[in-house]
Amino acid sequence: GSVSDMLSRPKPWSKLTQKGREPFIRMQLWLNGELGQGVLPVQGQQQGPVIQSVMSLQDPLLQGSVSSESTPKTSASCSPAPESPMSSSESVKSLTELVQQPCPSVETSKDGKPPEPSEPPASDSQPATPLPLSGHSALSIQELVAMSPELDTYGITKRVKEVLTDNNLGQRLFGETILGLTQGSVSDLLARPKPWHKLSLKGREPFVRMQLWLNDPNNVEKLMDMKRMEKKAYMKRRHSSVSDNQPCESPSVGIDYSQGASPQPQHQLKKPRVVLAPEEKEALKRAYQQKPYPSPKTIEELATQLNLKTSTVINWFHNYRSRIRRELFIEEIQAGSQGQAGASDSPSARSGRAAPGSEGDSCDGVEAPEGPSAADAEEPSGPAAAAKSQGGSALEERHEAPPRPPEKAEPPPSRSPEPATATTTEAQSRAPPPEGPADAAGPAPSPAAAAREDAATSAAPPAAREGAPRSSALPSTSAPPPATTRRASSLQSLFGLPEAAGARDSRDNPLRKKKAANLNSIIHRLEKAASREEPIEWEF
DNA sequence: TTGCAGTCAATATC
DNA sequence: GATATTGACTGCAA
Repeated sequence: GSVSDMLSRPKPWSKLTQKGREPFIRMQLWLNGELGQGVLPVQGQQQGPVIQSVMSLQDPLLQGSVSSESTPKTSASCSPAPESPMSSSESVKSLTELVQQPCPSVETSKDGKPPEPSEPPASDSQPATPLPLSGHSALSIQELVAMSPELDTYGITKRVKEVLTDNNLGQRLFGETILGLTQGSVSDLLARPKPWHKLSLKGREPFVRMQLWLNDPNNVEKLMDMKRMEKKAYMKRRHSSVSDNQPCESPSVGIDYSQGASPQPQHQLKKPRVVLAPEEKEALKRAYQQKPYPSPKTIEELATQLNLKTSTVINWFHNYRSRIRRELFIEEIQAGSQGQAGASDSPSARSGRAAPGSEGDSCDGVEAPEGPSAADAEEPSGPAAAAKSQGGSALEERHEAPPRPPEKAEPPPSRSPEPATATTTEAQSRAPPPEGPADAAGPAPSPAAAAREDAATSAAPPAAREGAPRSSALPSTSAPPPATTRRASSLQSLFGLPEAAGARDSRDNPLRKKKAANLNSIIHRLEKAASREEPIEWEF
């Protein structure tokens, strides 16, 4: 019974007592294999104490209070001895300590402190694989992630970027050696970190690695060494290849031939990368704004009209949705950090939102009367039409429409009140106000949101934002307002509030569009969740 | 099945 | 050459 209850209604970590945390630690360890082999140290067994110690060690809430000094690694943790030597308990413990170390300021890392010995660069010779975290096995990183307290992902990436640029270290090198990721992933990660609480265990790994790296006093030197070694290797290769005159490199990447029928050598198997034309993207975006979750039928239609594979359209929607979500995270973070000084991870904190699973919709609350369903009805024509209508020209512009009067329900979605200019999609044109679904992507809100966001990104001084209702300034992120309030605030932040209206310039701001679309998506899900149509009610 | 998270890797851009 | 963008893929969960 307890298990059932725990599995179905887990309490947030912060609400758990030491005792209450124990089962979760056990589960985590079990998941990590630490307690596998049926040796769950349930009572009495040796590992019992381990759990206790682990728990006492890692209290996310205490994080800030840890004394900033102790050298990053405990003797145990730095000992190069990988797995074997350390008992699982020790390893968990030391790793936990490791991550918990407040990260030393950037400078610290640069000027080698009383570094701890071990780990001559020699050991890192293998690029392709991430550094073994100062002596810890790969498994350890997982433990560490599991045990890690909440980390300030935004802060971490910020510091990493600083260190990398200050030391002229590339993302590729850093990614391959430290994170085990490719350059593109690193770039993405550094530019758009998700808040800790939105990350899966897997997703947290890179951040833990970054944190550990930041904590390593020799981090820069090690990377520099790697860099040197790579260079050397490269030169060597270069030499040899020159002599062989072998074009070992550049495997004649997919130029045109690829899709040709003639199966040439092997690499041509590579599919050429699909590159969507701007008009196609526009059309897809427009379609997305009307329906973030198009039905298969719609997808089909879009695909035919745009002359794309359905899988491409599907992928595009998936990618677009998730990327928009990410942008919102960032905004939240930025807004949050601006609004309140230190509170590093604050954003996450707030996420106490009920359904953790509900995931991203970072901005809760929205909701609009009719949602997608209705949209569905008309959708076919909409996007498609738009698509063909081509360049979308006007269509997009409509966003600039002055934000619709702050009306109660369904502010966001409604894009209806298109400015005259906007070529209305038939959907909207015919859609009477209430009908709104169609316009799920209300132009009104978007502009405002965009404005807000622009301001945010532009690093406007907190003060600036102050003017607006605090809620908008600090979206859900900041404080832990009551659910309803949060909803309201995020809503406001999304819509930006009347004031913003005039602000936006007419050029169609993609962010604005994204936002509007995102709102649709949120609405869609909320409705889905509610399973029934409940128009208003979530006042803002 | 569908949607999402996390990545890769080809390209585009700086 | 480094970094940013983005279509596609994999694995997982509901």
